[in-house]
Amino acid sequence: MAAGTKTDMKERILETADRLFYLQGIRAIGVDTIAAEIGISKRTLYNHFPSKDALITAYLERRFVRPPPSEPRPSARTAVEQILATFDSLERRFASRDFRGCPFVNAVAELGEEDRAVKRIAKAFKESRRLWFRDRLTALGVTDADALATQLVLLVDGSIAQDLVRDDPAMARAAKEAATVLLRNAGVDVGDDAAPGKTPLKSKKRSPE
Amino acid sequence: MAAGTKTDMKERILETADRLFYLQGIRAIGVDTIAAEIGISKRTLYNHFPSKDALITAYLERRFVRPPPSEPRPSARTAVEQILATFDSLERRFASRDFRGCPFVNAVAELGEEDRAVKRIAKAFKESRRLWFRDRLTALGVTDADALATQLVLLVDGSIAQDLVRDDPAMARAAKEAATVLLRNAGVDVGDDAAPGKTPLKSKKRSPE
DNA sequence: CACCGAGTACACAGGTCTGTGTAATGGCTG
DNA sequence: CAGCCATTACACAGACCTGTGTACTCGGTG
Repeated sequence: MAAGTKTDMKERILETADRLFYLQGIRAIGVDTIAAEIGISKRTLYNHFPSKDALITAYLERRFVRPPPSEPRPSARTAVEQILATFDSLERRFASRDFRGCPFVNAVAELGEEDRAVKRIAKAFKESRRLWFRDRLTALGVTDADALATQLVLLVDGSIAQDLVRDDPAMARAAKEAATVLLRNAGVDVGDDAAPGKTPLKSKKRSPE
Repeated sequence: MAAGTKTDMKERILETADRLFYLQGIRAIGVDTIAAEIGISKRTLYNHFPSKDALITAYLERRFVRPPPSEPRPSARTAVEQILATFDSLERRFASRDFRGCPFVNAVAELGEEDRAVKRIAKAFKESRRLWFRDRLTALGVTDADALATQLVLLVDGSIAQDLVRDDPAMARAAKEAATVLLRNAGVDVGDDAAPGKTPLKSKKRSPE
């Protein structure tokens, strides 16, 4: 049996769909385009996914399982380091030309209520990220970890939305500084690395403009 | 001359395009749909706008000039009241069934780099909102008004993105509480109305789910 | 070898989209 | 009245979209 091949093909389709959907928009990419990009026939694609909707759902589910590259920084040890490292990771991703916002938020914005499944997955993802923060805040002994976790995800999503339209990785740094203030206010011992002066940065991805 | 009529027609088209584009997505709505909704012929629409792209641009420019309903609350007097009232206004808008995120962020997410004009307008809008905060912070004597203004818009956009996928107006409240902490940390005298306990709220727009 | 399953090539149905072309209508103003 | 102008009704081009049908190839396995 060519089971291995079959799995590879499905994964290849998902990989390509992921790249195209994410970078150019779900509605902007047709199944023909995806198939052509891989060099397979459209028929093959439809043998692996019953419809484009199914492909969209699989794309988002895959993004859910496989979180953004270099996100959970295994080097960061303590809970507070992990939390703050999130924003450094964001800044790195913002600086990439391939960053185009949160795929879940974008999908909901594009497809609206049209596809229930999309919103369900997006909701679940957002909640899982909130819980990630909450767990670490609880470990730090923060009293209202729930509320603070919500505030932190606001900063994350806010910086993502701002970078999406402004192309400015400094948004991640601003979010980190705000997060530091919120953490300190909750009694968390953040190092003195917070508000490290106004290192300009500003290296941008876009060419001239 | 039917100049008055012409203007009215253009405005009627824009009104309708605004509603449909915003609620259902720009790509999801065709020009036929817009014309049919108004009861005019497609030809008339194209007599007022040379292309759909021009209509999209005009839609966003109109949103820019005419900011969200009940946004600048003329009742709020002091600068700090105005700033905090922003989040109350957001909460009210979140509770409406007609709220579907930030039209500028959504447009950029939908259209990507495809349309330069869209991104330009979105950028300008985001910056204008940031400056709105900065002016008020400066009036309050905040030293680094620029940085704090950026952090506040992160909270605004974060709560908008979160509400878009979660349908939870409490996100605005969480943003307000975080903003209060940030303001206090910057030496601003916020009243004691901050963190007003955990009034549950939770009245939602969606029916069951 | 014979078979099967995955993939290919390709056409096509049926729908939608943007944008245009054309002839007719109807109201307002000179 | 005569003319103009916005608007209408409607067809259409040309592109793109999703999804299917069909006959074919080819490699591996019984």
